[in-house]
Amino acid sequence: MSTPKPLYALIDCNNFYASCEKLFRPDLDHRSVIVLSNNDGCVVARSKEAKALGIKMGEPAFKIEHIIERENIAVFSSNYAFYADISMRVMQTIEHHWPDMEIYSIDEAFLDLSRLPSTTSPTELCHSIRDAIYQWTGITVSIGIAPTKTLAKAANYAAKKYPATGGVVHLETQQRAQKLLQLMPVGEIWGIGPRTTAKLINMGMETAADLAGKDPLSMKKRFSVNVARTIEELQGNPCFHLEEDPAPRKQMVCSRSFGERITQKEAMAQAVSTYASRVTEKMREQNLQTNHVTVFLRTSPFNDSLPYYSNAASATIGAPSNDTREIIAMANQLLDYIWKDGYRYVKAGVMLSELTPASSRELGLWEDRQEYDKQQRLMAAIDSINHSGKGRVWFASEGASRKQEWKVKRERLSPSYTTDWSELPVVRL
DNA sequence: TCTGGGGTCCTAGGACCC
DNA sequence: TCTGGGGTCCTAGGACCC
Repeated sequence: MSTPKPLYALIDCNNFYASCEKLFRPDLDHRSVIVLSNNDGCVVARSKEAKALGIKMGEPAFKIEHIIERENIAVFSSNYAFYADISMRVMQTIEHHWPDMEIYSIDEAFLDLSRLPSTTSPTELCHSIRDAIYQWTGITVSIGIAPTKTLAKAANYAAKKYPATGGVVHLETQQRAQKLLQLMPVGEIWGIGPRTTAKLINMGMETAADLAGKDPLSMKKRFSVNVARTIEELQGNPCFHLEEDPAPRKQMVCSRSFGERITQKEAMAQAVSTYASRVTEKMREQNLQTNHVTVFLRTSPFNDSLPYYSNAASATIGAPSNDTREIIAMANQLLDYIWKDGYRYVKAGVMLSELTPASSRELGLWEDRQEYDKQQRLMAAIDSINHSGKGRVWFASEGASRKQEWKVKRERLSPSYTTDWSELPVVRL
């Protein structure tokens, strides 16, 4: 039996967060919508109307206040729980149509279409997936189809950019791929970031086709193995394959910028304790345990008039743990090492690494089985209370009141339409 | 005044060893 | 006078992704 010809599709939700915000707001149909990052800091999503106004991705909100005002733009704080729920519905719809699938991000999925019967047209299949997603979730997607993931990404770029394609582009022949790459700026290629783009342009490569024409080996020497692989992929030779079972996490982080600057160690200790508690909870959800804890903090890199300070400290536990109490205690010890008075801190975080499955836990020589079981039951009890929706328990070191100055600012949050019974949209007849 | 959060992989350089 | 070379492990920093 011959090996099937490689064929990938990339499905990408259009303006995902902004589209979610429009779902239950028909009044926003043709209005510009933008979604802001935590603390209502920068723009992380724009509706097509907002893009047309020239608002850039990542732009700080305070710099475009005048445009928001003048153009009557609808502004939202990020509502990640809501977006994650809509994402799940989109992914389920895709899987229903084609199970060889890799969820690549909250709004993207790759399909491996190499097993598609030759009697079925990839373009037709993708159009039916696209229609179903729109009908079942209200989200519009674009789909690119090609022999490699990088080319599928490029095809997706075309599907988004040229409405006449109907949202689906199949790079069926090398000639068609070549034609698109000639129209595509080199910086639009998946895997080519701003740094590499600047260097390539310096060397005279403006379009994706310019890069695709290079010899992968000599470019590997000058750049890196990743650039070489990207060139191979642009030439139609697959280097990246479908990853259906995501590899287990190697590290997990919880970090935040503060709603207001922190200058007191007590407030920082509360923030760090809270992040330690969150990330440990997240780790337990995936049935993992950690053996290495890192705490970091920093002042603002944007303020020239104040001194910059950034530091991190980490330590190995010795016996892998998923006990919030241990992680909080350790994080606070680490904070002692790096805390300095006299700075205005904007951000801190706690990172857990050397993650291993909690089930593989073997007790050390000095550990007590009963004590360990007790600890596991306590953590399970805390998690079940916090997941019950009936309330929340937390540790005293996270701060007694739920209103602290360092808490994230989310002043323009939309309702949790699909994830909270009390905020379900109501239809009045 | 106001600039996100959470990841992965690669590379270069230092320490250490034989 | 004259100071190898290769392997491994670790870490910090760079670059990229969404």
